[in-house]
Amino acid sequence: MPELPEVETIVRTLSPALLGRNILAVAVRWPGCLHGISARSFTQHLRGASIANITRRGKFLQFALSRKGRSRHMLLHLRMSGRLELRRKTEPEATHDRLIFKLNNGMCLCFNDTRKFGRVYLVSSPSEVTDSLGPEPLSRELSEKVFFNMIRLKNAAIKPLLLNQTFLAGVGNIYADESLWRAGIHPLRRSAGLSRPEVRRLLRAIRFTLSQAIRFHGTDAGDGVVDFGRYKPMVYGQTDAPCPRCRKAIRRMVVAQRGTHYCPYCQKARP
DNA sequence: CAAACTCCCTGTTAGC
DNA sequence: TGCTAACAGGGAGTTT
Repeated sequence: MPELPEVETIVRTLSPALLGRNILAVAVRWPGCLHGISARSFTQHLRGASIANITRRGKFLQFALSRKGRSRHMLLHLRMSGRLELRRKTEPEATHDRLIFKLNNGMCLCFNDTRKFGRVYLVSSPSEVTDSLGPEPLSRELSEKVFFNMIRLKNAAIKPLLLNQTFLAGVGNIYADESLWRAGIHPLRRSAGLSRPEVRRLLRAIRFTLSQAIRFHGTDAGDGVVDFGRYKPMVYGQTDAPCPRCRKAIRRMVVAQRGTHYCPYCQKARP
């Protein structure tokens, strides 16, 4: 499940291969992935466009496209099982290919998405899609002070708050658990009840975890659905394994309908 | 305002 | 062995 580090990895991997490339044609295999645009219109707008830039905002991939002097932006959200693959034009289509972009270098960019949760947007400005997102966790603008004020303004359980993309962009289930463990904060702690030092630790933990994961090219879920890098989670998916810090058994519980992993010793429910 | 549901999907897995 | 039901999960939308 691609979160910020995985999407960042995709951007960095694809950029050298795609920048400046021309899109010769687009095949829409499953129109349901297109948000607010018909397959016909989508195809027409993209044919002949060149890829000017590839960036990330939260968990969104942003393709800046240029065609006839006009710029448009294609945004992709991979959700659970979405992936982008570069294949030779001669290779056969894969089972769950939803979109296929034929490029002018003998390659195809394929949007493959087993569970059909992924969405693709075509807009004049990326902000039309990303406007509601919270700040980037790794950005300079998100100072400790700003983060503290954001957190104290809410009174919600801290883990669901971290997962809320309008609060903070890019953190998903894996890195929320990892960051809370690193900061020594229980997933159910109330945000308004966190002390200044705790919030400081939390922001540092989030940044450390995301940076580390980017360095390792993300986490491989191991389910064969989306394979990424070799970041090894400390607690996520480690139920019953010893906590790397104190050796007590990692526990799993459900918080906001999400599997949540934590150390009962390092992350106390009450401060 | 916060939290709990529901839905969208399909591959995997537990249970019979 | 072969079937079915439960489950996972990001996010939007709805209800409590």
